[in-house]
Amino acid sequence: MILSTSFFQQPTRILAQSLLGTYLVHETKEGKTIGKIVETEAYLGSSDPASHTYRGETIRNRAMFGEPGHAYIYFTYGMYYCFNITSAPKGIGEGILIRALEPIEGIEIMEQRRSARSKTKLSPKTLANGPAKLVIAMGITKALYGHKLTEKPLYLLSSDHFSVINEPEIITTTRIGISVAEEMPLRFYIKGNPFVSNM
DNA sequence: TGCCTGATTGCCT
DNA sequence: GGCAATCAGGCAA
Repeated sequence: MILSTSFFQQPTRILAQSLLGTYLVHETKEGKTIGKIVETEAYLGSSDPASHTYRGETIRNRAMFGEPGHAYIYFTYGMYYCFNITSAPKGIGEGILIRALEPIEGIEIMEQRRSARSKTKLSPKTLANGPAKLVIAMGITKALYGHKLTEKPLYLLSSDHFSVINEPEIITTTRIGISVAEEMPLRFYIKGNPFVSNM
């Protein structure tokens, strides 16, 4: 089932965990790619110095202040994009960074997209085990900035679409790659899943 | 395996 | 002008 608007209307920290085990789908002319979300990080608003929204709304972060369940995509380190799902009601700038996917469908397409930009030998494990890697593997571009994630071509499927057994044990840790608010426990991943980053 | 660094551009101070 | 919610490749052990 396609996740609907109400799914995204959960508090950000809860939503970050609810997203684990759901499926991100992108339909392009190259074909359909699907990845299971196995790792997320929550970014809060004015209470979170590590969040892009900490100092208020700007052109760059405006999607985070919009309705929940939309795409917030940002450019970083001069060459990479990262994908977030907006959270919290309109006017509150919160979101969830998708940090890793387990490739499910369209794996050959993902390999083509990734190998075009990396000489390293790719395996299913390294195809989407990082926020910038999964953006490349899924073919997500800046054109999808602000896209409503309950609609094609980019949307989410509930976790029981592929598997009835779904009781992931969730591990909570601190976030990766930030230099402020490093102690906040806002990173979540599925215990033991080999597609999580940094493993 | 693990640490260190260069790449490369746009945003914010 | 500094630095970023990263990644790949190189080198040491």
